[in-house]
Amino acid sequence: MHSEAVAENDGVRAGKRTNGGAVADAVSLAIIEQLQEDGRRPYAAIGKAVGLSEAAVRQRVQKLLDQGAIRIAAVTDPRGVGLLRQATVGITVEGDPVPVAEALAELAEVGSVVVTAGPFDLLAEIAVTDDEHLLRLLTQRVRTLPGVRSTESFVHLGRRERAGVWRPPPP
Amino acid sequence: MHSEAVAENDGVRAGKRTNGGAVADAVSLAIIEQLQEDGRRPYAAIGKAVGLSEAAVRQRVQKLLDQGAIRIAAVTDPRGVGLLRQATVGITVEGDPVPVAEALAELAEVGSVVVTAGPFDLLAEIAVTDDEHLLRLLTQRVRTLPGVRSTESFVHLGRRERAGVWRPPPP
DNA sequence: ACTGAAAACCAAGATTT
DNA sequence: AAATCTTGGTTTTCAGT
Repeated sequence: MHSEAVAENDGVRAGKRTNGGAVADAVSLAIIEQLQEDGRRPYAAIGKAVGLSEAAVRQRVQKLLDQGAIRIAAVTDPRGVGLLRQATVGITVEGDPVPVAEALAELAEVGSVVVTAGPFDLLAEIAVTDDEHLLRLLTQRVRTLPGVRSTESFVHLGRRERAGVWRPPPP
Repeated sequence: MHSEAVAENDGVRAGKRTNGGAVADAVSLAIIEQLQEDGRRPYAAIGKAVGLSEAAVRQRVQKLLDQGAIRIAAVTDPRGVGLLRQATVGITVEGDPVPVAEALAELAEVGSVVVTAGPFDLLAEIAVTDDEHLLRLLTQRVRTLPGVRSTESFVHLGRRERAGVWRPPPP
């Protein structure tokens, strides 16, 4: 028996793809899009939107999670806890930058640290209450770390996040 | 049911203490922690972990979502779709940086753009397949935008994210 | 806290590549 | 043969009283 239930899916037409080892095909991409709007959206609702059964959606999501392609999680806004001022801090280091990065990541005000190739050895995203807090953080916590040579701050004035999901690169 | 008025932060100004309306107490913080590990964790499981009934957890989560304190969503790793190389690009602009930021945010390779005060006017997080792609992006897409004066790239060699949730600032 | 309704889960079976 | 979607039955979770 064949199903005739799936008729109207505004979103994705699955199409025949001769793609062998794609990481995420069009349907999975559509599923991720749904989960980006609401990470707790019921599988059945997602299935209806992308033209799949509930179980199929669940299987795909599980697979995406297992292979680490996506993560479903609560994201918190630091402003929600009074950390209103954000900044990126460029840091130069003497010697190995990795232990410094690890030490930075422990600080309560630090959201992420990247080791980079370029004029800065590290870029740290931080969130503080105000300028005084920023100053205190830099002088007493960051510059005192062994190996830190200099810091340069870029205070955030505004931000724009990307709209949708990451898409496979154009050939 | 009675809904409590939540202070809107339209125009948040520095110096304002958010002490009056507690944004998230210890229990909600614990709930968020749970949802950070797994955004789809059942309310009952969360309740068991934090010592609350399932319904209470549900109400709190709903409130946190309504307030915009948290967002539950799928986060995608650009590497999952073949964008293996990441970088932060510092950009200087002639004139208003905001329209440039908006144009950048439209590009498929751009994850986020921040307007900053400092030597760079903009900082863009980007993800590309390889160095050639990076070069093409910078020369053909970014530097051609009206107003862009210069770019400087910081290729990511490693990254450390913060472990837990954002916590209220220490005194 | 209780209850009907919805959603998630599981194990085969069917289908397509 | 392998992978993927569907189906039907069961358990768990959800949302409103």
